[in-house]
Amino acid sequence: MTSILDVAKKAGVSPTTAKRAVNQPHLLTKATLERVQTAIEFLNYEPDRTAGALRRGHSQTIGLMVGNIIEPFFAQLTRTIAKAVHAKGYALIVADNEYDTSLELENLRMFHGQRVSGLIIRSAFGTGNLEYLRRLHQQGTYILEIDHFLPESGFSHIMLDNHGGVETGLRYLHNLGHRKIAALTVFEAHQDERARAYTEIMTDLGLKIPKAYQRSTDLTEEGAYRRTLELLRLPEPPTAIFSMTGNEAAGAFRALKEQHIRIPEDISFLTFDDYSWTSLVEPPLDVITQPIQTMGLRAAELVIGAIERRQLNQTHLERFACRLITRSSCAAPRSHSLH
Amino acid sequence: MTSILDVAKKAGVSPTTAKRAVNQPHLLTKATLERVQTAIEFLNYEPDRTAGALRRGHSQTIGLMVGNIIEPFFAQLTRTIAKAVHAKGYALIVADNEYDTSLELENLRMFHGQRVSGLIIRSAFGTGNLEYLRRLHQQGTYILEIDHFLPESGFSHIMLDNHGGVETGLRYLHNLGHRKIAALTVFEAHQDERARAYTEIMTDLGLKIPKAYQRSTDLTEEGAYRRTLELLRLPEPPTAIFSMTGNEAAGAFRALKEQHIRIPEDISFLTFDDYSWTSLVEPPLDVITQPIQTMGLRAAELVIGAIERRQLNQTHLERFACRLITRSSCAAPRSHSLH
DNA sequence: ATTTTGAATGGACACGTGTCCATTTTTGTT
DNA sequence: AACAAAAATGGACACGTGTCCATTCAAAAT
Repeated sequence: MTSILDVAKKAGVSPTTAKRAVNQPHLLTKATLERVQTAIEFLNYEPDRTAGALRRGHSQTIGLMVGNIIEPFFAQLTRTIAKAVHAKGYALIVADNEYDTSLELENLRMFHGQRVSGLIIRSAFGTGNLEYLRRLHQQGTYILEIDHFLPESGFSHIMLDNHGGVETGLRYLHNLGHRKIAALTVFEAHQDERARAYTEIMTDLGLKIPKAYQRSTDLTEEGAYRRTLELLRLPEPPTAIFSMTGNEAAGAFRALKEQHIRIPEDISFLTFDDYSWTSLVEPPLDVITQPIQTMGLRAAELVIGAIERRQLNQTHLERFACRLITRSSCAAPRSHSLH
Repeated sequence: MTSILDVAKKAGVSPTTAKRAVNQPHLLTKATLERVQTAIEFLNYEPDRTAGALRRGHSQTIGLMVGNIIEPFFAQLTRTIAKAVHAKGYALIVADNEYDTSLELENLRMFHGQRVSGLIIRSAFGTGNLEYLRRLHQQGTYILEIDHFLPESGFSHIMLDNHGGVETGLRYLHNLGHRKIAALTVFEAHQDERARAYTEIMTDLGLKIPKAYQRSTDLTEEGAYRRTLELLRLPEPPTAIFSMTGNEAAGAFRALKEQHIRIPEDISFLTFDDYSWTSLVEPPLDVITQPIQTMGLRAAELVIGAIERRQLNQTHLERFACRLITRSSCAAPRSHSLH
């Protein structure tokens, strides 16, 4: 492997000077700089980041832990972040936790081993790994939570305005006349902001949430499919279903179609995430869209900014607004005329 | 940062012995091993992979370069590969080339800088970076091409049986009575296997491909949308459209819907990739599905196997079969009855 | 011509690990 | 009990970089 020493020898300068051609070119004479650059190109020299990482104590590397990279939300986030950190000379190491704490821990260890400078994480529910994250932070890794954050973690985070989004959606459905509105989400231990907002706002609207509506999905397409079938079998099925993620929406929509439920005549359907397919199906779905790209860019910006300015303890808490896009999957419930 | 020296001191053994507790535990007495392990847990020691990488000359890291991580094909591939390499103790560094040679080169440099042990790449069209890849390989990085390979690259690759898949699809459409079959793909310079197969098999079937059918998309949803509109405006529009990727299918389907083309009555539609949405739209699409998981797992297996057995020059060329799933988007063309 | 200043270049060392070889301890054999 | 053999443990060094300090050189000021 060619190192800076080879470059220095080739250019006839000291190793220190050669390194400056890479890191602080302004310190060199134009002539010297050119000589070294020629040598670099001739030898195809590429600085060894692993050596730099060892010396500095942390690598030019950002870890990204997502829930499930197959979900377009995370895929798009990954892509945006990857591009942004590459532009700053960092590499992105990716892992997903499948919303599972123990798998997450394994991957956190891996990130630790790689001495990532920063960590962008959509952590699994539960505070199981909070202690580990705290230690990571203490050892110099900047940590940014995204899409979800652990209560009292104290880390920076980038969140959607989930309460606002759910409120927009629920008021939209309520104004159409819906009273029996079910949500597909995770209710357990009030960990999910959207679930909390759903509970709160339903109450604000004077609506009761039947016990039967309060069962959770597991955030998978398959789980939402099963959960939707359960809702349909209820003696009093909902007149509207509000899916809290685009991933679950696919499962729910499949169930509705299979059961020949007409949308929106029989049931109105609303979901978070403006995935490409939602406008291709019949009827095109009403969605609440997130500014994924903006959030991803900001995440990369915050993390790299904190690293380069060595402000590891500075906390940023940011919220981003979402937007309702109405298409054709929500309408007044049939029963509404009876009121 | 706590190092193995701290562990050794804490456990009252030499650094070498402490390291063995991590790397070759079978060499230690049960008592010693336990003592060291206790110290490791107490100190939350995690080996510094950057130091190991420096020493060994390459990191415990695999690079993955995909075309566009937002496409479910690549997202699923990424996930499968990530999981498989994590299980072997490797980290996965992800980048996408957006099918662009110069962006790819930037990311290859980044991979080189990180001293990745292996590289799984869906390279951009064109041989622009072949030389760089060859150098990487020469310097000890195992290279595996996936989904597409550069002619005469000499690297290992994992490919779909593209010819078989296209043949299955075209014969299926031909048997239904279609003669004017257009393909959405990249024709330029015969770089894409599916485009080549389309050209060959159409000839085998005794069918002519009009000049107007031979224009390329840019592999994006948007590009396929525009290309489909062009096809529809033709004086003799095709009776069947065969989309060579699931990504393009979304754009094409959108165009067909917007133009109120009835599928399959007006035009039959067939596509590669069994994406989730293809069975949710009306009509559910006939698709050719790829064994993405199998291919991803095999890719990880080959790369890590070659690295660990230090057989960097061993070449594996593997092909995987695909399968036609018929749903409701293909039927006999209307004109067929006139024959 | 001499001194002063700042710019440009060079040298030495440590980061934590893996590898190789040396030394000590234990076990088995007679 | 004495020795050989094997098992267990220890020590020294290099990987390529970033950082700090030292040295040399050129230009400006006297």
